[in-house]
Amino acid sequence: MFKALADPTRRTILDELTERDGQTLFELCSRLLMKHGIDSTRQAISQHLEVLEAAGLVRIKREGRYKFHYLDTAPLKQITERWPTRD
Amino acid sequence: MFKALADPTRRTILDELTERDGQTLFELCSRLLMKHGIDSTRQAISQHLEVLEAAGLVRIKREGRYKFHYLDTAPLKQITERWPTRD
DNA sequence: TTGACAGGCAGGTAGCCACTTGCCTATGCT
DNA sequence: AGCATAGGCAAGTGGCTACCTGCCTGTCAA
Repeated sequence: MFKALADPTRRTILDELTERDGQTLFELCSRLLMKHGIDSTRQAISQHLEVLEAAGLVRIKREGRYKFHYLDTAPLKQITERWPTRD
Repeated sequence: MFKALADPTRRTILDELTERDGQTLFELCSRLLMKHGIDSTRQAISQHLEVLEAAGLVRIKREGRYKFHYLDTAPLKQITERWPTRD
């Protein structure tokens, strides 16, 4: 999961899903290009989404030929739990 | 900062500093070897500490020929703030 | 002052990872 | 059926990075 967060493009994908949840691959591609100037191939974004899914940060819902991507922020709690704030 | 967290050895260093704050380089090296089986060179650990310091996760305090390393968890808040939990 | 100890600097290497290219599968529309 | 769209698979490449080796600097004690 930490490795998933290490890439700027993947973090931007999470931003995009925060703003608009349940996007498809093509939708994400065009929005990443329009709003963030990320000019990557569809395959590149697809691979990023695989990593994010493997990290548990993105959940998938298939519907016909569409594949919707949903953000899951639950794994992020591990971080602040692992290194808690001292008082 | 995200890249700093991407490496398992660096995360273990943060764990070690959580348990015992203000360790020196040599102290960290031996404890990483003893308790976590991390058999890296002093230089490797030193470079990791540089990365962690650049990420703001570790703060340095020099004293004579010693250099003490202190954990700073403040930057971690950015993560949960950036992708907040939906209700 | 000389040796031991704590740490720094710099060049080199090997493995990983983000990205691309090229081709294939599957679903839906007309 | 036939074509366009949404997505998948796999091999190859370039750059980054974690790691090492070798040598140097600075601090303290005997």
